[in-house]
Amino acid sequence: MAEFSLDKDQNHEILSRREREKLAHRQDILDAATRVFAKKGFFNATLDEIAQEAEFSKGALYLYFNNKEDLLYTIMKEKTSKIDEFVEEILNEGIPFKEELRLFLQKLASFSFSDKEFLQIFIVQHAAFFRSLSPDKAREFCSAHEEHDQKVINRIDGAIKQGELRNLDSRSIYGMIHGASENMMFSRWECTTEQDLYSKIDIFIDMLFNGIARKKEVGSEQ
Amino acid sequence: MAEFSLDKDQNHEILSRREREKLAHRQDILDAATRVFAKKGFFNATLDEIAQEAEFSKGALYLYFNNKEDLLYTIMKEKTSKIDEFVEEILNEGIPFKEELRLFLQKLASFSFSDKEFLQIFIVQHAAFFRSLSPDKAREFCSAHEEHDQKVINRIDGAIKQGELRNLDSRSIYGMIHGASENMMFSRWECTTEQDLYSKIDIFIDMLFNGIARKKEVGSEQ
Amino acid sequence: MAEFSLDKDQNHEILSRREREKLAHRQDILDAATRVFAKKGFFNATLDEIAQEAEFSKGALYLYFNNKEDLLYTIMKEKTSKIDEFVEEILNEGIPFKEELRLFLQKLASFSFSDKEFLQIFIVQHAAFFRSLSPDKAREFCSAHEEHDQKVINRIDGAIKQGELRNLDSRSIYGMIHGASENMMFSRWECTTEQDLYSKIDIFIDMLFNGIARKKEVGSEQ
Amino acid sequence: MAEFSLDKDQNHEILSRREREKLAHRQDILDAATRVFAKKGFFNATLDEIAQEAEFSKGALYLYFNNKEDLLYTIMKEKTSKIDEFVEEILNEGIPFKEELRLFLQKLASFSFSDKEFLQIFIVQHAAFFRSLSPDKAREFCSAHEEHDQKVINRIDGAIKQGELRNLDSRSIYGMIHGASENMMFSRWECTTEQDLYSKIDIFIDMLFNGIARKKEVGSEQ
DNA sequence: CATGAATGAGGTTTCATTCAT
DNA sequence: AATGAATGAAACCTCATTCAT
Repeated sequence: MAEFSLDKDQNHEILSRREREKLAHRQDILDAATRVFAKKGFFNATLDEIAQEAEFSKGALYLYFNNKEDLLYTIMKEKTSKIDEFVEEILNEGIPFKEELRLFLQKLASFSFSDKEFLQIFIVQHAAFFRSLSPDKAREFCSAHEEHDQKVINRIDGAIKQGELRNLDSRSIYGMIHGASENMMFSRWECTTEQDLYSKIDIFIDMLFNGIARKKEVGSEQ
Repeated sequence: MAEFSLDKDQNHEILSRREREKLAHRQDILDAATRVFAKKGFFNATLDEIAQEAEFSKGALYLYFNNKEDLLYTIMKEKTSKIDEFVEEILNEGIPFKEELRLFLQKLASFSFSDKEFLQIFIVQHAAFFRSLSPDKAREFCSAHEEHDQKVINRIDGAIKQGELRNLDSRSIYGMIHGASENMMFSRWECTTEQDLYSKIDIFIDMLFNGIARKKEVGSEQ
Repeated sequence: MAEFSLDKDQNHEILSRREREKLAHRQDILDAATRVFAKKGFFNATLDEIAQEAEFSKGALYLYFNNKEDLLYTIMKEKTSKIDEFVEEILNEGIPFKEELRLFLQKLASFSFSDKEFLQIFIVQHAAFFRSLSPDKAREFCSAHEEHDQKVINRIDGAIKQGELRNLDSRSIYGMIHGASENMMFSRWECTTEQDLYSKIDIFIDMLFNGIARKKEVGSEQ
Repeated sequence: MAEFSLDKDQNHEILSRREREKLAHRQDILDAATRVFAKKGFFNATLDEIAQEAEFSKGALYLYFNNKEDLLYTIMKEKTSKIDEFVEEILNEGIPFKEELRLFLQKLASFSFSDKEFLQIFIVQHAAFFRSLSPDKAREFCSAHEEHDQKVINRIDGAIKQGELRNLDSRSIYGMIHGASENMMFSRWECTTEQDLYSKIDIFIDMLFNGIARKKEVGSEQ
């Protein structure tokens, strides 16, 4: 995030006005496409509507992007790298896994309120996205993602070794966290405010770490 | 299930050959559509391909279904009711919630191997499905589903009252189970055999009930 | 009309039950087609609907008629010959032209109330009819009609010679009568009962014969 | 008429070349559609043929019109308003009704020679037109037409009060004129030149005003 | 850089007609 | 004689993409 702002400032110094404008237009189109894809879905969205939303002509879209598919591809990459970015940040903080997860989910929650289309695009349009991708690009995209997944799985293995987590299959743990948190984030578990969602995150982490079963005599932490 | 078989047998006795054939053809088309939707997705699938896959003419599809959307709708309803059916069965068995869940997941796992397109259609095509639905049908479909969700949530509440589960928000528990198990089933957590998946289910339930955190001194159940 | 009834009776004596039934079925289909064509128009009418209206299967239509076009052709011929029939009758009565015309219009009026689809089919579907006809059949149909028109024009010439009508171009007189009476019959000049229409016919004939201009003292023609 | 020419000139000054071209293309398509509809009828006409006749692609038709129906609707409105326009003009001239009618019919005759498809479309395609119209648009169209009809009927009433016409039901007079003149114009009463048709119009008006009956000495019968 | 008119391939849908039963 | 499931040609319409301006 910080770096991104830096980039923007740097733009101002390094790039000409022309180039800065071009970048801004590109982003305008991307934002418009994001809104339309989120609202209508990739296949139902038309370039006409995106162009209108972006307040550009249809032809202009092709000055910045190769085709409709490229628009979604770029958006997905942008959203994905946003996540990768702050996962990277969090992993560098050297705090317990549980707190890392909490931070991550809080960040995601924050995004889901600030960038309303974020999860809608990121989760729901995945299927359309992969279907519209050429095999090459799909492989490229997946491998980047898998690399990132692997980092998280390694972190889980680390937490197991450090005695923070039980000695379970780390991929299964990852799958559980991934699926459950996706569900929580996407449906927001009926939260309307960011604050509400934060407390749900605490409940989620409690359930995840301590289980949902009633303990008979000896209490659990928290 | 039992009744369904009965139906089929009764078909043979009650219905004329013409009528039986018509039913069979209808099912052939439905199966073909399921395969094509699973492979290409709803929007990329063409009626040409479905017709070819079903070994019927394109026009024949319209003897059995109103339109493309109707095909997906019918498939989704069929898949949904399959799930509802065995949830109903399981809820009637009067066993602990944990065992109910295990049974449910095993059944789902079994389906995901016998009916290869089941989850692909059920999970991935949801978005396309709802986008392609008229508002009326969408509401109808959702309300049926919500009713079913509510039953499960009530069951969770029951398990809490009986001291089987911790006193947590039942909707959150439901969301967690839902998201995590969807992830497990869909990616199959890298299992290639049904047996493998069964042991993953056990791990899943262990994680879910006992948590993923390392307990310091006092052991956990199971 | 009378002859037609005779035909029917003769059918009973000459034809076998099979043959009589076949004729009846044929007429049922024709009547159904007439109703549907009148309601929807030739192009919007579907054989499905006609079959349903006739309470036969779609395939059965092809046992009695070659194709959709043939249905309309047969209907048109039937309606046309009905008119030709009573024109013939009237021409044989040896009464003044004005009374012949009155009789003819009364007969038409009577038909338009008893056979509700008569004029709808006869007038409105003309265009569709001729468009759907092969050139050969169109010529055949027209020539039959022209022959009949000629008879009427000859009658007008006769009335001129006998001093009943002014010495005007008989084809123009025919056109005037034809157009005006078609308009009267079809829109019925806002009549709802047959009796109403009869008095409009008297007005029509008055206008036609005496003109619409106010006569000052002695009539001038322009 | 005069205004229309003015409009065209103004177009040249006010509108950009792009806009002028677009209007011209729109008219080209409209003209092509008119020719095809006149030749084949609405239902038998295909967009393929219209596009070919207009020397545009099929898709281009949809840049200017919503659908096939819209094409016919626009054409009908254009033709109708042409008639309404000069009826309005004539009504403002303050001349006897008989001369108004003559002027009107002459104008119509002139159109039927200059705009060859005018009457073909206007009269013959009426049925198809109304069948292809949504109820809303049909009502809208009819009410506009009825308003115009009413004006003419009021004019007839005026002519009766001024003693120009006999005291007859004005609607019946209107129906008579309407039907008879439609017949004359459409079949042209076998005229091949405009001049011929003009003399037929004189005959028509003579017949209409003075009747077709031979006057013996004074007064009419009935 | 920006436009938007034009394209045309390809989609869904309809329906007259056929034919095995 | 009667059925109605099946066909397939052809219709209308959409929209991603191109290109002259």
